[in-house]
Amino acid sequence: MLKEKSEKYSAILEGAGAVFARLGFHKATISQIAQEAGVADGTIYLYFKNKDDILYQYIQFKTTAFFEKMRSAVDATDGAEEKLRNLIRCHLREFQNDRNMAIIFQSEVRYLRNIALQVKDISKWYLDFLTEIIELGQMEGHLRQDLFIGLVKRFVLGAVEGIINTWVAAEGKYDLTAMADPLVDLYLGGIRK
Amino acid sequence: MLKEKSEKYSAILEGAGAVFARLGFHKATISQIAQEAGVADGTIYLYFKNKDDILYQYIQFKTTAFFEKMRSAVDATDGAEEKLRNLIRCHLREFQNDRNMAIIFQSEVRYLRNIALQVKDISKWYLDFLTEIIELGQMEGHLRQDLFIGLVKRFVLGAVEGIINTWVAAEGKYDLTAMADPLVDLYLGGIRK
DNA sequence: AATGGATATGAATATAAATTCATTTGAAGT
DNA sequence: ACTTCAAATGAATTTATATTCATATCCATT
Repeated sequence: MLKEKSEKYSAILEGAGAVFARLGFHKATISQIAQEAGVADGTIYLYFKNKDDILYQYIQFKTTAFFEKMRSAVDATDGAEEKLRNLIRCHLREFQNDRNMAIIFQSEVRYLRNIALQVKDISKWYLDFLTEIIELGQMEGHLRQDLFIGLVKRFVLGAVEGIINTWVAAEGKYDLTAMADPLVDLYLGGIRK
Repeated sequence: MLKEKSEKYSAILEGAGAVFARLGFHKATISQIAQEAGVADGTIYLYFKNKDDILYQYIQFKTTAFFEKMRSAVDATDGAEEKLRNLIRCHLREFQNDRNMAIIFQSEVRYLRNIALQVKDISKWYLDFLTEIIELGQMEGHLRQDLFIGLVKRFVLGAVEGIINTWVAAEGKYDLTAMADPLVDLYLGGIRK
């Protein structure tokens, strides 16, 4: 297995990202990925164990970068409400900036978890951020004390993912980040008059 | 193609449901489905055009039944708040009662839409229910007038789906329907004190 | 410019699994 | 009991594509 930082390694990863996003992991072929990356079929096997491994590395790589950004966004401000706002803004911005990643995260992570249990789990990390923020908000006295936190976390993450799915299905025709503030507003205040 | 209401047709559909849920559509084989359904491999092709068609029919069938139940649940009561509550309760109950369907809906619908555009679209129908309910609530004066309805719909559906995904991942170890009322409470009142 | 080792190639191979079809079974009608 | 035909079977065929590997290319070192 050749060194991970080479130009070809990255070219294959990004090429794979494009093909997986377009056709889905299972319909994507090695030849298509090779072509997209500008290398020969065999070259891929110098850098990756097999097709599953390409998806695995892709997700590991993207997840790591994503979470560094999320961590900064949350740490960049004080107060639960502003932290939550930054978290959602960052999430939407990053997915908007890498639509292939958005598509792959939303559709292939489940399959991957069947083949590699130790895959970096985006939801687990994410839910931990949310726990941290919600508990902070309760300590500050700005959030309700009677929240069932396990449910609130899923409620928040599920809604963001729903928004992203819609944006992906609409082929990215509108500005996803503009949804951040109205969405946080719904989390906080609900829909009742 | 033999008639749809026969015993074998249903046996194959339910068998396929079990195998698709366990292994995912792409890893499932015709032989496994045949075995699960108690028929020979070739028999499947008397009732279905091909493997894609099995998934297609499965989703059409389940979606139709699901929406009849949803329609009744919404019509069974007056007032936006109670309608919304019934909708969510019904959704969670139906998915809890058919876990294979829950898994398949949450993971294979996207693939299917690539191969058959006219697949009954669960989210489209669902979002129409929600529009109906939200507009009613606004007319009654019980819901905020300044809601961006397109966003609210995704917010509601995304959160329910998130809750269901978690329940599926937890292997159905707890009672999903118990989430309905706390969840609706979050939709209505939000998390702010 | 000759050598050697690292890297890349893509045609050939292996494999898995979807689909077909010649054959068999079972049941209804005579 | 015989005939017919729809329904069912599962082994054989076909197809697709992931993976391998013998060969070629590149490039640093002398």
